[in-house]
Amino acid sequence: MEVILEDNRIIINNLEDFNLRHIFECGQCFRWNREEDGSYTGVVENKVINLEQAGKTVIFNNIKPEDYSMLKSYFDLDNDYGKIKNLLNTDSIMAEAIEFGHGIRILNQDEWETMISFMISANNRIPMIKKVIENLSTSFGEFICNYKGKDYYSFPKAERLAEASVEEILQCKAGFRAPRIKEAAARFLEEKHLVYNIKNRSYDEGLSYLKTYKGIGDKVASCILLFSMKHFSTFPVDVWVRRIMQELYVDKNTKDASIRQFAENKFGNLSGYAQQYLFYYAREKGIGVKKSEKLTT
DNA sequence: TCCCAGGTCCTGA
DNA sequence: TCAGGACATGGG
Repeated sequence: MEVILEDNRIIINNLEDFNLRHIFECGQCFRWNREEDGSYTGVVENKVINLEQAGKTVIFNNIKPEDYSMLKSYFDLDNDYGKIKNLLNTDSIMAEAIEFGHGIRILNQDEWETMISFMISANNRIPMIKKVIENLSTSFGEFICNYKGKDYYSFPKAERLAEASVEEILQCKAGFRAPRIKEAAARFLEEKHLVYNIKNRSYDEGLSYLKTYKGIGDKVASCILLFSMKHFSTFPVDVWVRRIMQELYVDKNTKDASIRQFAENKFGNLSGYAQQYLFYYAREKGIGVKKSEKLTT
């Protein structure tokens, strides 16, 4: 891997196990969008970044050299995904899922943003989740810049969501999650030191703390732990993961909690990675969906 | 019109 | 403990 720091962009050559589409469309993040030229533009903290890829060369546009360490952390560049994939590749199902989503990386996202984003994900579709987050950012975030003709806003601070009215949050199409978002924001303001310390505590402690928030259950808590707190031994079970697990690994009527336990035993401290390959594979392939429903995504 | 979505909460047994 | 229904919203 060779890194070239330029004035307003960073180029990385020979970057292994990195694929823009797989990273940004595997369901872990909601603020990245594909441009017409195939590049992706997204918001990280208060920066608008654009990525383009040609083979093993990735160009990070609109970014200063001093932000390289942030990129390295966010995109998990120090992690050896080749090694992870080898360790996970123990049966034909995983082999296929890994092959399919080969360039996935688990992003290291902000805890607060991830909490709210996955609260919004409850009983919702990915395009709608993205829309609600976009609405919240436009309404309550701060203007960052105009990039390629589009205005970008930062993810709203907890202060702004705590002081917003439920009606205002409802206008962002958050639906029944609106009061939960406001409540979580108020509580986060008091306890952010606890939240930002979860990555240093045990998985079980993190899980039970997060579940004390209204609107965060087992699945959402697992996603927060995995996508923003570096807890990789968790295996979030949603409709898609349930389908593929019931189709390929466990009995049809196995409950989510048991599926999760089975998987965490099987995949150990790589459960989170395994889950992400399986989720992406199941969702893109429509695994377990009845033929009559297959057109709906 | 009905069903579903990266679920969670509440209720009643 | 556990099943069953409610919950906003929008797309198919």
